[in-house]
Amino acid sequence: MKIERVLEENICECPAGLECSIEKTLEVLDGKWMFLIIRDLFDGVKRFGELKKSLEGISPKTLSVRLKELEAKGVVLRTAYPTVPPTVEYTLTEKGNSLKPIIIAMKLWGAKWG
Amino acid sequence: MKIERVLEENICECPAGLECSIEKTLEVLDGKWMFLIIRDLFDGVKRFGELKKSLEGISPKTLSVRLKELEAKGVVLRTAYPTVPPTVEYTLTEKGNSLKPIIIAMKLWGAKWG
DNA sequence: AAAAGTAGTTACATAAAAGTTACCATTGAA
DNA sequence: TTCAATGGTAACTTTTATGTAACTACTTTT
Repeated sequence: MKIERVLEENICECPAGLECSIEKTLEVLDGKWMFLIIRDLFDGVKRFGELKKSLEGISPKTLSVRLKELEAKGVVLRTAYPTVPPTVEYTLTEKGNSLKPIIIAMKLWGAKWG
Repeated sequence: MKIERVLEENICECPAGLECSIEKTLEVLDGKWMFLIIRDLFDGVKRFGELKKSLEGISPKTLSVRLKELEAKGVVLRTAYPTVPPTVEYTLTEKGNSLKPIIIAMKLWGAKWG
């Protein structure tokens, strides 16, 4: 569906008896850390420690839990290399990459109104 | 800034020492109810009771608190009429309306991947 | 006289998300 | 032999968000 088309439509129009598609998106993007982790991954491949450093204030526990959720939802791909000490890389999957318009729109809004 | 331009840029690029603009957006859009309330208001003017009905599961307390936050942030306009019983209408301000691209992007993503 | 209707508020309880601190395994380097 | 480095985990506490149930004010309708 073209975005121009959607812009003309009723934003609330949802298939009868079905969950609204915004709510489905919110199941993945639930909470600020999800947005920020994904934003960081648009920068390219990242390791656990890199994410932890750039996401100021996140605890290792929260980062670990959130990354697992994103992996389980097919948004993030985790690749572990058997080095010592261990090397683990996180990247966005195709599904994760397709979140870009949302992140871009939020970035633009924040720049203008935030 | 044109969206095509932004799409080419590094999504993480933030002014040095300054808060990232996505984080500023997240100060307004914090939590699922914010997204859903705003989505409903794109449908047009709404009264408290209407919002409460369409936002399935929201408690009057949460709706009240969230609407006040949105009003304080300049996203929502509250208009009370001195009728009996009272009539109160909620609408999006210009700032609130400008959130549309975010909501649209989320709706499209949810429809495709959710 | 009591009920209905709107837009909430209040006090209390619960659940979910997040933070804190300490800790583990492995192995090459100092 | 002890330290550093990576990518976490475990137990516990705190914070934040949300829900529940009852209640308010005011006036018209039954």
